[in-house]
Amino acid sequence: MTAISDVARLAGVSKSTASRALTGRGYVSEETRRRVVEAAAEIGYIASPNAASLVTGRTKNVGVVIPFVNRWFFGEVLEGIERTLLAAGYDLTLYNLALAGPERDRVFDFFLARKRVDAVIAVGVDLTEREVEVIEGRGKPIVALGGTAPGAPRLAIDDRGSARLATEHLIDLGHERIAHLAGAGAGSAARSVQALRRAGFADAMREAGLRPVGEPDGIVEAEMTVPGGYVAALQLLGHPATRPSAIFAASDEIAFGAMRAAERLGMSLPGSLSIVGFDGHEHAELFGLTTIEQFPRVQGRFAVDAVMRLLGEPTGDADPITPDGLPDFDRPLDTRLVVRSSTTAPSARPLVAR
Amino acid sequence: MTAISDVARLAGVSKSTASRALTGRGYVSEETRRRVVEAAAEIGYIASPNAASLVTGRTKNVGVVIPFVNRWFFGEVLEGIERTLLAAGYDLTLYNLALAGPERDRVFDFFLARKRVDAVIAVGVDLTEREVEVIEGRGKPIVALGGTAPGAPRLAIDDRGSARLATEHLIDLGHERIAHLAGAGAGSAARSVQALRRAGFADAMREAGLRPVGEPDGIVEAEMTVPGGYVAALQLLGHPATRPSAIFAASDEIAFGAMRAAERLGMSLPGSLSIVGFDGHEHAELFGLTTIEQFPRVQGRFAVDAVMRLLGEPTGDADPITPDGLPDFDRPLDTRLVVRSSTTAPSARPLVAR
DNA sequence: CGCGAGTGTGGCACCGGTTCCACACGACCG
DNA sequence: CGGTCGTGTGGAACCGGTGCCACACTCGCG
Repeated sequence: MTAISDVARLAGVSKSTASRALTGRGYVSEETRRRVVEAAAEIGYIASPNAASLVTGRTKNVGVVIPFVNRWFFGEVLEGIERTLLAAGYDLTLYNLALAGPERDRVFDFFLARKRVDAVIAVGVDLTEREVEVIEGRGKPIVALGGTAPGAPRLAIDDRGSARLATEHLIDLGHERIAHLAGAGAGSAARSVQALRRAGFADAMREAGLRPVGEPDGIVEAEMTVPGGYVAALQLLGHPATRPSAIFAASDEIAFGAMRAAERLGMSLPGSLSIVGFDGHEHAELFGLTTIEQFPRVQGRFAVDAVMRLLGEPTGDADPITPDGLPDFDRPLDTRLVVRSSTTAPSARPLVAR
Repeated sequence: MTAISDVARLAGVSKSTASRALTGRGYVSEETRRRVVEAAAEIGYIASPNAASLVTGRTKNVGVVIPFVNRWFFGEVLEGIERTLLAAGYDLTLYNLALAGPERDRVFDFFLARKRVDAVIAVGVDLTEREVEVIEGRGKPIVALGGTAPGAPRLAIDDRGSARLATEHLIDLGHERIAHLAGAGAGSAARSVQALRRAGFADAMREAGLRPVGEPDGIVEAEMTVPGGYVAALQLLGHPATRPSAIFAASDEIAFGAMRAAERLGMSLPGSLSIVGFDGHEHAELFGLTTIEQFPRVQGRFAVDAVMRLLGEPTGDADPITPDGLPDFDRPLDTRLVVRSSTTAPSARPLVAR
């Protein structure tokens, strides 16, 4: 194992000078720097991050807390975060967080509490006050992307407004019998993504003076997966007499499952059922799904940018989002309604006379 | 920041005794251990992994190199790896590896070369000899899961045999006009997953005395995604006169895309086209897809078990795979053919007279 | 009773860097 | 011409643990 002292000896300088030459901090003559760098290259010297972290207290490592890896939105966010961190010379330590339980506590009380990460990015998870406190109490910035984190900076789309937009799209097409396939699970927090989308749906319906159709409030809960959407849609569409003419699904995956269920029930799409999703899934175009696009990969990049600024790290290329160089945590991230063939005006003859 | 010396002082012992008490190495009286542990709890002491790593040379951290996060197989593997590592008290540092290029070199020459991980798990990536050398030369074990890594231990299913099995299933049903939607990209390595599945297809066809149908060798390359399968299948099925009666797809995602393409072309499934996939995707059941199941989550666990053994870490619960306690790298991992509704006997009247 | 083995504890060097401080030297300035 | 400042360098402490070694004590055994 070659150490910096070996480099120093070979270059004929002291340890301190070698360190200065390699890190670029402090005064070193150009000539000396060159000699040190050459010596380092010659013996294949690679600095020990542990030793450096021990004294500087910085690890160049960011912890990412994420509940799923294998759902489209989360996978995209993760890839976006990873690429951006890597480009900044940071490592990414992954914590695939269960929703609750001892494993979750262990992540916060043990893994994240140690001096192994400089900051934490929490993706789509509702953190408790205690959890935020544990991290911030140790001087580590924490950025929430989606989900909630009491007291911590939060980056998010306007879930409520976007859900409203999706619902209004259906209303504008002339639909009056509209149901919502809402995301289940972890939706207890009032400000959770699921709750906000539900609220946006209700907003639009109320304003249009429409009564949601089906279950209480026209809402059926679905796990946010394709099979979850399938199961929920079977339930929602089970009785032809009470069928909605349109569905707003809380995620594209739910929407795909609902499309499948409708096919299975022999319904023609979009003739007898319009569906709008949420996410901008990579398969949405292929299946002609109208959806609210968000851009998870970009969101991941933004989250990293925010963390870098909080760490006082010069990010260079990224354009500052606000004049003071800090990201604007109040302005929601971009979303966009993309209309495709899964939504259309309701068929002329209503299924049920009114 | 509380250090172990604070704990020692509070407990009235020396640093060394405190260290022994907390790590469980060496002699400490039960009474002393109790006092130290209490003192540590009282002041909220958490050991610095950096300091420990510096002297022990072990980081309790494993690097995972993976080309995609957002494809089902890889996402599952990653979740399996993560859970198992976490249970073992290890961190997981994620390197989302491009197929080639300067970024990739940087991962190996900088990130993985430093003393920050104890071992590397390479998932579904074909490593060069140099890359393996860089890691192993620094004394870090490397385990390949799928993909290839010259000279390194490898854990994999029998891709060739499984592909053959899938193809034979179609042949047994009576199909004679069979095509293969092969995985494209990174398939250059002769032992790559894509090449092996292709070979298995060819094996079965040859043995049955059948000529593949369509493009050269009855093979059309597809990106291993749903849209990739869609595009490739459109091409393959474009001309009714030369259509196969069955398709073996190199992944379930390709198969889903192909199913979509067939629908789009107005073909009835499985009446006019049988499709068998590969992976055991979580949506396979919903879409009635016959497939070769593999168990990526379990594979991830096995890869971690293997790494733990190579690190001499007592894994405890996991049953030893071979008597000598080392995993059996020669025995392929489990796969299983699951027959669903996407495959059936060819329709009585062949589309084309022969 | 003497000796060796087993147990329990403290002192200290060390892992590999960074950084503070002292010091040397030349230039510039009043 | 003496003092100050900017630049360049080396020495040494320090980050927070681990582990080797020395030492003390107890116990069993010949």
